Amino acid sequence: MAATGLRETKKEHTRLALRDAAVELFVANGYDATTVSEIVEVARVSEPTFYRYYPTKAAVVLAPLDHRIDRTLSALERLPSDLAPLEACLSTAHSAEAADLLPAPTEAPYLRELRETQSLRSAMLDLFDAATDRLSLDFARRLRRGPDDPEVRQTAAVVIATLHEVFLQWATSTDDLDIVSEAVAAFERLRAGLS
Amino acid sequence: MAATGLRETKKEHTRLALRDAAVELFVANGYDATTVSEIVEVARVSEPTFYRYYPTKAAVVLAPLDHRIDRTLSALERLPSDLAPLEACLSTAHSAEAADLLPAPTEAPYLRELRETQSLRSAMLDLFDAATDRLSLDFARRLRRGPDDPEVRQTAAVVIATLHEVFLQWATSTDDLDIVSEAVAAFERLRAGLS
DNA sequence: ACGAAATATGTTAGTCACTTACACTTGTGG
DNA sequence: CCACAAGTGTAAGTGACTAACATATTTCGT
Repeated sequence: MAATGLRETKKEHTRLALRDAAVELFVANGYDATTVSEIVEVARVSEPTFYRYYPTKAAVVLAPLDHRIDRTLSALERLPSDLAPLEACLSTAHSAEAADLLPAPTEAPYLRELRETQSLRSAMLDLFDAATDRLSLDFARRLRRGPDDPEVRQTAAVVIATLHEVFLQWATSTDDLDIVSEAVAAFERLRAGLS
Repeated sequence: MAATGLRETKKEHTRLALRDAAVELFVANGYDATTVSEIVEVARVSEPTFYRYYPTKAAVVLAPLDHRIDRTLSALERLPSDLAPLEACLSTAHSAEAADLLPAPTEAPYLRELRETQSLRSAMLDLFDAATDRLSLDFARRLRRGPDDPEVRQTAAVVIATLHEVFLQWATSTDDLDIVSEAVAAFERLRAGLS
């Protein structure tokens, strides 16, 4: 399955080296103060090589968040298609801890910094926007409609907006609140028609 | 009220000249092919002056959309605070035509181009995100809660996500569908708990 | 009207994200 | 072990955006 040639191994190593260097510099010095030039210096590659692995400076810094979103959507997509969209979301939320979808305490500073960095906001929005497209495909299956159906798209967009807010809420709060119960509560508000 | 000195007049003229030059070049040649250097040449100002008026190249191109969002939120904010959030949204949607909140047919090519320009997407998302913050203030009033209350934030985010999707749907469709009834239908789906 | 203070503009020169072209090295597969 | 594919570095460039500072223009009190 996984091509494990020497070439692939090296590439994966470089990809991780770049990501780790970027995140480390980001957490230490902030996003704006971190230049791509510095990142590639730490990771010991040239600048063009950086862009062969990540399309933008924002992408590499957001890679961990992107990965988490990816795993969450994957989990949801694995659920049987006779679950309605919101039921599938609730189910995923409930099993989030067991499925290791929650941010580790280690990541808190990183995520906190993400949330506070103004110049990363649009790139973060892009991530969630991409998630909307992907979620539309899953919901289309559950609702037996096309992926461009207005109701399908709206449902996906609304779910992602909700998750986004839950994330922001969590990343802001000092007293660490339970992200799972927040998400569940939010999904149930959706189901109830938002009071 | 409105300071109408010579200075203000000239500034407004420059602001419009920049916006018009930018939009014209954008519609004619596309966003990526339009440089700030070209815009300022058409508008007859220097490049630093451009950035004294608009923070980014994306901002000037999105100015018309930004203005429309602004007018829409203003209309909603004028509604009495005893209307619940979704009722206020529905009311605004119903009176949208009379209040001149709808895109003119003239703008269709511009909005079509906006939707199709990948490199503008994140800037557009920023616009809608800012609208979420502003809408939260209004909904906080209607729900008699703080503007950071999770339910308030979620409701605002979900409404904006819905409007965003309605806009995308409209800007994509060839057969010009009625944007008002689409919005109304979408809001009513929200109220019904999204099936 | 007049002159100083406030404010807007242009020029120059810079930083930094991101790209292209091309020569060079390093895995891969026969 | 060799021919080819694929990855990397160097060098140079584009374009968005900014800082510094000198110059012009509007404002406003007198």
